[in-house]
Amino acid sequence: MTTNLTKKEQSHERIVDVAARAIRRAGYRGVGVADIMKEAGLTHGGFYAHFASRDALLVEAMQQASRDNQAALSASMARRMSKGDSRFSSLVWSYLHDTHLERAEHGCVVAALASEMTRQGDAVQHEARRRVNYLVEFVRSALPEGVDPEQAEVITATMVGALQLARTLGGKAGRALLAQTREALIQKHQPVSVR
Amino acid sequence: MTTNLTKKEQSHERIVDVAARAIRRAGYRGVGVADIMKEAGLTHGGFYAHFASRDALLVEAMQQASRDNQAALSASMARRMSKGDSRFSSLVWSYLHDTHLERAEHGCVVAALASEMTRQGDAVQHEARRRVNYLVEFVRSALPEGVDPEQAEVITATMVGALQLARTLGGKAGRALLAQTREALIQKHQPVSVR
DNA sequence: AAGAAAATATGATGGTCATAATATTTGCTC
DNA sequence: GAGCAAATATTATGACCATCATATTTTCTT
Repeated sequence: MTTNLTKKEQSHERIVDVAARAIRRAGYRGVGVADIMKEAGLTHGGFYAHFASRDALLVEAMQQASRDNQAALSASMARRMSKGDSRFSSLVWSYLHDTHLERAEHGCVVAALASEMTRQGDAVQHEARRRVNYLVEFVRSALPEGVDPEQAEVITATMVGALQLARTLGGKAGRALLAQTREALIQKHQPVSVR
Repeated sequence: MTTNLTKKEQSHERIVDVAARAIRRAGYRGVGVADIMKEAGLTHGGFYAHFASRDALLVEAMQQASRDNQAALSASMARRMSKGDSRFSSLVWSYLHDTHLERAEHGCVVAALASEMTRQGDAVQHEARRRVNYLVEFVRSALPEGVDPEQAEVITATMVGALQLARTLGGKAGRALLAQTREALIQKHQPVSVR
């Protein structure tokens, strides 16, 4: 009974990692089991040695995507805060950054899949709810002092919606919508000073 | 050369109408050609007498969905305005209404499909951009006097995002998010009075 | 290095899908 | 009401999909 899971766990992680990127790039239904396994360097048959079903993989993939994006977001925010920006404006700039438009593969899993979430099976929907709540709580934790904590839901909705619309519009129009949203959010939720 | 298109046009309209509801209920990929034809009372083979491709139907379905929802939205707003509500608060209440949560089939096509739009073929993506722009312009036309017209993009993003998140959360949490968003939007964009 | 056990590959099954060719029915014109 | 054209139905095709049973390879233990 040594640590015998090593090999399999490595494959497992690799599959989940590939899937976490794939669903954000192509949607829940955009890639099949075979595609994901191939991208992980395996063949499709072995899949069910790792997961009970495709949906089970999707659940793990969402968690991984969330962790992945959270890490990038936190790192980007830390960089901005070290330059003197407030926590809130760092969040807004990091989330609504131009680079977040193209690289959906590494971006927010909620923004990447929001309109499809209600159409998934029970397990996936349950995890989706957790991802939304998690994002809202993260936003809440970054609110400036004096801002009603209940605003977190609204601000999250604004950021998610803006990213989606900007991606759909694309190009200059998309970037303009993003910039407009950044400005509105940061300007509105300032501590108490004048503008 | 009488009006000879009658029969075929009727079928065409019926198919588009069914599709306009189907894509909002099940997503772009959620229903096949055969399902749509069956729901329209036809068989799947005849489809290509009406449309050059599945994507061609999707484009028409989005336009129809937009018209359909626009009519419902305008009617709901008119009802509220006749009771003395402002145009803007009527829009917010109509769009972010609890009934809009469940009845996605008759709701906003942008909210129903936002995260899938970037993954479609060229023709569908082009129409999607038009649908987003149309919605933004509609919101802009309902802004209170004195509000910067550039806020239309941000408000649209907030409404679309809130509807999606509320649908994902579902139940009480979803309705709470919706209510919170209504309040924030209406309170923020008031003419000039005190807050 | 042999053998057991774990991990992965091969190949098959039953289902669904968009598209298309061809057949049948329906409705219109004379 | 006969014949024609438009509309719709039937059936086929080839591609893809999740899932699974079984075979092969790899890894670890001794």
